[in-house]
Amino acid sequence: MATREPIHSSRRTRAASKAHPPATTRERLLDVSERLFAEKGIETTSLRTITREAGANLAAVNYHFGSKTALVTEVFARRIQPINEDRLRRLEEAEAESGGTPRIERILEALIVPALVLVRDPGGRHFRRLMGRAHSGSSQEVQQILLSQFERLGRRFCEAIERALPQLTPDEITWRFKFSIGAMAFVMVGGPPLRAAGARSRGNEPDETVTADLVAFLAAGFRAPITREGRS
Amino acid sequence: MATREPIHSSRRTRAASKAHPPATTRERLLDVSERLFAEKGIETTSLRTITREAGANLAAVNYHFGSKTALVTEVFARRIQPINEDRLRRLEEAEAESGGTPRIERILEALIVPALVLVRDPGGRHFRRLMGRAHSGSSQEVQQILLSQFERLGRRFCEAIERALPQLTPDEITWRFKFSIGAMAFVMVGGPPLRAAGARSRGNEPDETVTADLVAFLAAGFRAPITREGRS
DNA sequence: GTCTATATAGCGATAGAC
DNA sequence: GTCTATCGCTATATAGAC
Repeated sequence: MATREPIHSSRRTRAASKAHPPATTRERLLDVSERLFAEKGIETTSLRTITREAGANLAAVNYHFGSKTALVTEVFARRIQPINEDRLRRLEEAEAESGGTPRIERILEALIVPALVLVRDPGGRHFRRLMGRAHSGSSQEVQQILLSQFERLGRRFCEAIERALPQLTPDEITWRFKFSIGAMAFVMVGGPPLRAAGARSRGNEPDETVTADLVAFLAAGFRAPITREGRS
Repeated sequence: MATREPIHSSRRTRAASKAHPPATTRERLLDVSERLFAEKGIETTSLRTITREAGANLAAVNYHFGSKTALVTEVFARRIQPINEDRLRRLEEAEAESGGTPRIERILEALIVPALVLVRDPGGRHFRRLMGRAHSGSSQEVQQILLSQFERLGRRFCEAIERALPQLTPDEITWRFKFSIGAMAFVMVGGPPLRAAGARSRGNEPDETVTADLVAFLAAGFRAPITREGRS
């Protein structure tokens, strides 16, 4: 077992992608990284494991990305950008249809649907889990990556909510938006069952009905009257 | 600086605890671990850093706990148990006062207050962040620790909510409970500002008003009518 | 119980041949 | 663009003196 294997099985855990089993080394590294990061965490996944699973050489990561950090950044950027563009597009669409101030439900849909839609995407399922854990956990470095992608978006959505719910102060909206991000992230990450689903109806994996329920839940929360006592 | 310091400052970031600045090595290791895990993450915090900050020897962790994993387990167990007992006590209290079916607000307070009350506790602030990140992210190992402590509690709370909101199915309650855990966890972890708090009113650290707002938000969400289309 | 010293292993990164 | 080989470092864990 210590004698070193010849070239090492180059195709292994693939055959998941549709019509391009091999793809380029760069893409395989991104795909494998995404999956392993979601399954085991970023810090605990080594470049050795990544390159082995991708059927690539250990030096490939440093050749294609320069460093592990750069690889991590690219794993996130590759997915976040289209999602956030989709979010903005849906928000603008909702605003256009409603003359500038859509209902809170439409705003929340614009935020949530592009993320949870990854449930159906076989390649996106891993990233959905990864996003979920990146939102709350992870190192400061990763959160910085995520934050830089999310800051504009968060401001944009909060401003839209301010117009939709003028009775709330910007401060209250910021917190309620935070509650919403947390709820969404927790659904995304999936994770273990909080209780053993007696009715055996829906599993732990979110689907469209969950998306609709989450939107209804958060919209009602946003509309809750403020019960503040000792604040100016 | 490379010459090794004699015994290393044994009192440093303490003076936070009331009357026992040094405490035992075991307790200092737990305190320091808790803080560092919350600040940097578990995997990225080495035993070397922990023992150095605690003014203890590198071998101390393995002597007192046996392994890093056992240390991590103890860091969580030490805090979770009292919190979950507090949660159950408050839930039972609410049920007793209301004749068995308290309002959803009271149930949510029983769940949330014991966790967010740690805001005031100087030793608990670190753990609050740690709990927040453990809920969503972290390794399977840590989540397993958390889950075993949380499973009974989750079932117990969901059953209480079923009685409070009989119009909801158990399945819907499970998901809405999940939304609530996510929102709470995201508040606990604190994290970076989602937008730059223009009004400069409340910071990013949660306080009592946030707890009240979170309860009101979630309660309204739970009371939202079901808008399910294609389900039996 | 606390220390030094070290065993053993894995890490990210790189040089340089092909 | 891919490979081998290796550097330099850090990690957890432990043996054994005090």
